[in-house]
Parts: sequence; C-alpha cells; structure tokens
Amino acid sequence: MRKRWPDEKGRRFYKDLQKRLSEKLHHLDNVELRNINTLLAIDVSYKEGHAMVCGVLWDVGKACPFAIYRYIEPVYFPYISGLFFIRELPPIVRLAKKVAIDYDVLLLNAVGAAHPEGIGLATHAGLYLEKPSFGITERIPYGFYEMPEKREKAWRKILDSNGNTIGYVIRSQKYVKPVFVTPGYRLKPETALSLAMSLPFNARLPEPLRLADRCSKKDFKKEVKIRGCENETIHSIKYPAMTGKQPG
DNA sequence: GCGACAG
DNA sequence: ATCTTGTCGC
Repeated sequence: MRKRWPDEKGRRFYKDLQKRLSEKLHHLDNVELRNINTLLAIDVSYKEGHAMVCGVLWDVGKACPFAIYRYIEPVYFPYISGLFFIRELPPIVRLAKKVAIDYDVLLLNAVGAAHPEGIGLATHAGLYLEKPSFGITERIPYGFYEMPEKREKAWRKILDSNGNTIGYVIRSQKYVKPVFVTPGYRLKPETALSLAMSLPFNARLPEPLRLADRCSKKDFKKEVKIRGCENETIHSIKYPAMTGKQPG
C-alpha cells in the first residue's frame, strides 16, 4: 500500500470532485420500491494487507440469499474518513463485475448522502456500476438527528445543514443500537428507508449485510495464500461522469 | 501533542 | 476495519 497518499492537494481535488458530482445526482432519484425484487449486499474485511470482498445476492420478497461471491486483492490505499471510496471502491467494483446475475439495487456497509459532500461510498458504487444503491452503517460522518426512543422500534430523520433529509436513524428492535440508512444513487431517502425496513434484522445490521460481513471474514488466510495479486489501483478506475484531471 | 474518524 | 480479556448492563 502506498503511504502518505493522497496529500493535501489530492484530498482537495477529490473533495471538490465529490461536491461537483453530488450536485448532479438529485434529479435521478426515481427508482420505485415496487420495482425492487433483488439486491446485492457487499461488505469488505481486511487482513495482512488484503481486502476480502463478499457479495450476497438477496431475494427481497423471499427474504433469503440465492448466491454468494467472494474476491480478494491487495489493499492499495489508506482509510480516510470522507474519502472512503478511494480505499474500498476498487475492490467492490471488481467483485461486482464478477456477478453475472442481474440485480436491482446495491446495498453497501457505507454511507451515501449522509456525508460532508453528500456523496459517500454507497453513492460512488451505484454511480460507477450504474445501479440504484443505498447504505446501512453503525455510525455516520455527517448529519443532524435525534435518537429514536430506546425502548421503541422507531426511526428519525437525518438532516443536512439546510434541513434536507439525507437519511434515517432506525432502531430495528427495542434496545438494539440504531443503524443509519442513507440513500446512495437513484433512490429517494424514503425509498431507502422502506427498503431497509423490509429486510430481516436478526442482529444490528440486516441479514444480507450480516451474511456478507461473516463470509468476508471466513477462511481469509487460506484465500490470501491461494489467490495472486492483481496489479490494479484506483488509477485504473474511471467514472463515466468524471470530468477534470487528477493532480500530480 | 491529543482526540476524532463511514469502514 | 483490526489489535484484544474480561466485564458490566440492557
């Protein structure tokens, strides 16, 4: 993994890019809940300099998985809050490209609109893969909200500084710590909320993500030995919508 | 220098 | 995310 990257200049570039991209996305939030039957839930775990990605194809109506994919590659970039996509988008994209079966929506263990520039990893993933997307996390890097009552199964809005709804805090069961649901790409906040609440919650995170999380950790060492390294980096990934040049 | 920081 | 033992509380 490269060290000390991106530098201040690089970070500013990506922050500005995110701001520009984010402004163009609002008009595209037109996917309706009734057209969503399947989703691909993705999660990543890390060990020994490698990223293990797991994708779970989930049938929303039957509430069960119907295919599972795994993929591993070296880690090339550090984690930076607000620029999480630089680290995790590349492996996620390469896992998703191995999924030949079609699906309706992407679900990431990352934030979408509840982000300083309004465009977290969940948004980047949908944008890059041209799929509607949303995210569910245990914490958020940006947003204003009140906690739902501890002893109630309930949800509350998450607002940005202008009072716009950018997601929801939802307590899936009494006394369970809340999770944060945020729209990513082509979904309205309410649609992401409804979709999230239609999933089974046997733990803090909904079943498809919990499954993806568990499978991304299983037999990690073994996989690291078997697989080779694919020498690709963030630089090999170009957004169709990206304009402007990278610094340096 | 120290704490905070989506995963 | 990951490194890590026991422990307190909902």
